[in-house]
Amino acid sequence: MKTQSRKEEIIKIASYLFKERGYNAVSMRDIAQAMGIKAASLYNHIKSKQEILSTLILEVAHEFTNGMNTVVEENTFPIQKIKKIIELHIDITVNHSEGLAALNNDWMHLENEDLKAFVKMREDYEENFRKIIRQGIKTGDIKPCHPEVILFSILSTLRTLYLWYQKRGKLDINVLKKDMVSVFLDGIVNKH
Amino acid sequence: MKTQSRKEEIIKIASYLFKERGYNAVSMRDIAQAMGIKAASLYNHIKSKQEILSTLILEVAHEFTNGMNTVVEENTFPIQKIKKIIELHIDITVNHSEGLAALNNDWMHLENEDLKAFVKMREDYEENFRKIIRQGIKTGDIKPCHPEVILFSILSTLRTLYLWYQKRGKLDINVLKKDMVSVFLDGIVNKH
DNA sequence: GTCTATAGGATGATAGAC
DNA sequence: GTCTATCATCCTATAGAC
Repeated sequence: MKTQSRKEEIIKIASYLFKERGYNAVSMRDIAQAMGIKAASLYNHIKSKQEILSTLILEVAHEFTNGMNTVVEENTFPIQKIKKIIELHIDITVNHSEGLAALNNDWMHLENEDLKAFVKMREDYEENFRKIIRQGIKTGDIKPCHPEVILFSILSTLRTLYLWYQKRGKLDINVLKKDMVSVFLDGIVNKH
Repeated sequence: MKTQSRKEEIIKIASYLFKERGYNAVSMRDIAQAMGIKAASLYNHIKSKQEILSTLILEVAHEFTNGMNTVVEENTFPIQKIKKIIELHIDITVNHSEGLAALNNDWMHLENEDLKAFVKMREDYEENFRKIIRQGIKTGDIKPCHPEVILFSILSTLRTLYLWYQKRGKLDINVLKKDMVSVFLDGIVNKH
């Protein structure tokens, strides 16, 4: 974090504004003003507004892809893999929170190859997750619900974690991991 | 559905476009073109683009508020109330799916009184939900996790339900309700 | 690396004819 | 109710001076 290039600074400030208002509602003038310079000056460091968006999103998307690949390759049981995926999301939320809003809400404003690459990565990610759940149902470790209900219950929660992690920033990461794993694995009903 | 005013038609088409691209990426010209007329003609039926957004969002927001008030007033146990909330979200997702994308992603583009009204409704909704969870933990019906983890796990999933309900539209509503309640109350682990 | 000036186009909205 | 014409403003991006 010591030497932060001007480009990285632009992307960081842009990510904050994108999170608050969305990609299309933030102008190059807004980004420039937040940095104390004029819009035209931004173009000395970046090629286009698009470049900011794609850098931001694809960086985080690769984190997810790499993390999922590690989980898939592990020689563990499905339930253990799901625990690892929950922890992966929590770690990325804590360490790369800037890009998560754009990744969730503004990915459709990516263009051409970047859009295609992102959609592919997201589909592969979901498919890997789905296979783990199906495997767990097959072995009897996971209860025989509709796999899509399980997939989207967990994924929806993990994807929007960034929204409330900042609000309740005090929450200890390890408590969060423990409680979230507990809620999804065993539910919220108290077993006396 | 028989007599659909021109205004309702505009809002319906706009809601579809907003869902695909977001409020700011959809122009009045886009909406007009989708209806086969010119942008200027839209203003014979609506006051502004803002009016489309606020009509769309506040209508659904009131559905949630009314539904939650009904649940709160019922004389039932916390677990039963949570079941009812899950069913409320599923019913609104099925019956008012048009406005849910805007409500989730474009509410911040509401202005002045409409923005204030929406934020108030959302805060009240979450606070009612939070109270039910706290009550359940107090009575021992719900396990002593951090209440915020439970609140957001359930709410995140319910709020993004509209995204995949359309994708896997074949899914029977009653199966969906049953499986979703089952996942949240008892978790995904199979109890042999 | 930042500035001013500006090109070139899109945007929300209005006026007034039909 | 719809149209054409248009306004005033905003947008991304570039050229060229300093």
